[in-house]
Amino acid sequence: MSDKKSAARSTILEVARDAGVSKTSVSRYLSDERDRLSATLQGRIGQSIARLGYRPNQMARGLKGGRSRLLGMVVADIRNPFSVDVLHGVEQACRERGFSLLVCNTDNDPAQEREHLALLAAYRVEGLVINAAGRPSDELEAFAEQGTPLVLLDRTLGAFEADVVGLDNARVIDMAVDHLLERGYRRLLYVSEPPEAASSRQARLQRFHERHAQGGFVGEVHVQALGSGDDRESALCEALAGFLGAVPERPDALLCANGNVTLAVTHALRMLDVKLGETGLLGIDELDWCALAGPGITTLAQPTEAIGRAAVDSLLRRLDEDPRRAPPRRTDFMARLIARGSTQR
Amino acid sequence: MSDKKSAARSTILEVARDAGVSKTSVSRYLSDERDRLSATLQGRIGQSIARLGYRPNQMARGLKGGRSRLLGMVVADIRNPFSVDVLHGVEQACRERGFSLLVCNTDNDPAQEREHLALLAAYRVEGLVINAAGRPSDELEAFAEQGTPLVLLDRTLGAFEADVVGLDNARVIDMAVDHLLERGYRRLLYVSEPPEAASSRQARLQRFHERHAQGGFVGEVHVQALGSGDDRESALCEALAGFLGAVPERPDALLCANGNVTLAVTHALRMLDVKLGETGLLGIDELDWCALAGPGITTLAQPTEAIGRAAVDSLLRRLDEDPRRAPPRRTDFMARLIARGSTQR
DNA sequence: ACCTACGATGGGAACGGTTTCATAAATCAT
DNA sequence: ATGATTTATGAAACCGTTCCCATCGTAGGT
Repeated sequence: MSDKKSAARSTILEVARDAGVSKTSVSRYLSDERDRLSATLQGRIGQSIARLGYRPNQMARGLKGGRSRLLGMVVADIRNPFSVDVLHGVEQACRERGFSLLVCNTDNDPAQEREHLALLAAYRVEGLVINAAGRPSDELEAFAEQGTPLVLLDRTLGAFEADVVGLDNARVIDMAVDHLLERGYRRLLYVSEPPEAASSRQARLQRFHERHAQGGFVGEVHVQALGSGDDRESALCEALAGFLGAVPERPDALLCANGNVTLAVTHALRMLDVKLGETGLLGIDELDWCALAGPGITTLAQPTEAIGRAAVDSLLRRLDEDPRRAPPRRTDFMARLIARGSTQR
Repeated sequence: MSDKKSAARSTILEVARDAGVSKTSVSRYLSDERDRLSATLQGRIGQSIARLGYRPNQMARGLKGGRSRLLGMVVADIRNPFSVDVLHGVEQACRERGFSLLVCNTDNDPAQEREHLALLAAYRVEGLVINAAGRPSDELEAFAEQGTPLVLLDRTLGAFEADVVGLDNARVIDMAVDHLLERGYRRLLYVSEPPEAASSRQARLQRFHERHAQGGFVGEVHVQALGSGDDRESALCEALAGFLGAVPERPDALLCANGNVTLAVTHALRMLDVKLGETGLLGIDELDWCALAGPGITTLAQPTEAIGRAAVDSLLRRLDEDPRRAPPRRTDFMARLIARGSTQR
């Protein structure tokens, strides 16, 4: 069992010759029509395949029927743990359903996004999971027009019609606000990155405004771009200090719109020497260090893996749907509250 | 510019017809022989391509010349920030060099690893970056025999011959030990996950033993599987408590073999109510929360992106090397010490 | 003027599979 | 036994490219 030289990969034709059958039969053996072959042939073919170490060439396969068995995923920021967790779910679901995943990271750069979409088009992916910044590009519209199923992750995209999987942002904000009020905090500062690019940020921010309008607490909002940079860091510090210093007698709390914000805010609070708990802190997105910082940071954990799986489900469902023009679906998940010391006065 | 129906993707033949040229010319236009065409043709073809929204089918391309323009990456644990950072480097390098990346996560499961390797073989990846658990599978050997360039990330694989990119583990341990001694700690506990699967763990552990044998400090080692589970957590707590309680008058320090360990140990120390700094703590791998826990955790940061890029470089270099039997290369990087409060007495 | 050489272009065979259709053999009904 | 139907298998067309080779026109050399 190894007269194979260190040569190139063998082809279906070589297997056919080796087994003394036609390549059609080998092809049948590999597809789901295997049982239509006689036992004799099945045996011979199986042996030849094993002996030659044959692996069907997926490229060639994809060519004939357009079935590339490939799904694409575009991620805005792969170093964001939330994205990675979702990716993990997507990947698992793909594997279970017999698909492979082409992952592209855009680093929040529209140019890279276009480039990657072109690439995914070139590989004829059968579906696309998108978590990207910016407006819908024409690359994306080409996909849609051409009938490739798309699903948007965590963010809608302008008026772009597609399935969306994400969080029920309004309810999540409600949970956060309710928890903080319950714990006795009366002045809330909502801290978010600029919402223009991501619809979920918009939705959360909007809901916070709504709740604020309903009364029950004093609310403020601080919107700021994060990322590395001392100026940004100190800008955040100043903003927080301003808020916390303003009305000293009331119990204050901070509400962080996502994991990135939680990290930056925690950093800033540390520099300001603020005692967590006394000043409340609640973050959306659970991170593995949240239990470690000070008395622990209260978070709202997203069901990341479930979100990823749901995205793939949605994609594949649409793949064998006859009516391509089925209306867009929304799949919304709830978050889970993990109460820790940072909201314990 | 949009009489394209929501129809299937157009082909090179349609472009050729539309432009009134042969498909050969269109193909030339798309490859690097574009300048061999007359200006007239170039214009016509360019227009047709734009009008039809044509994208070359990478599957078909890959078929003809065996150039799939695809690289594969097998990651042992995609939720490990270290892996993600390296992945990020790999991805960037790929993009710059005109390759795409097929990412596979094995969750440290040899079965998944085999499965994913089979898949990567099916897509005829031109090179493979591997950071996986376990012994070399025959899937992997098939790749090697068949001449596909391989590069091992952070871990060698038995006697398996391939290029390796990783850390200079001995020097890193030296840096860690030296730093701790310099800061006045005299009893060191080295905490690691079981090293059998990963050679870098072995190398680090071994170097710690060597340093210990050279004297200068009292050393102990605690090896334990981590991951979720209350029993594991409490096992770690007990081990740490045992070490710290043993010789109360000497200044103790803990040395964590990687980021996972650092996380678990920090958790445990928190439950034990240990004051960081008084008890030293140094972790290999920089994580974004390390500045936040207590007085900050001192770490040795790996140049993750550089490691990723180096892996791709190594791969592509071997791709156009004539002598396939060039000897395996090792590329070792150094870590950077980030001193924080956890090693300040 | 004629042969050569070269530049621009097109025709058609690969590439490695799947799929349709034809054929030979075997089974069945009558 | 005979025609009809089914079953097992193979031949050939096709998928969308690339690439080798042929063709044609024209400029260059003598």
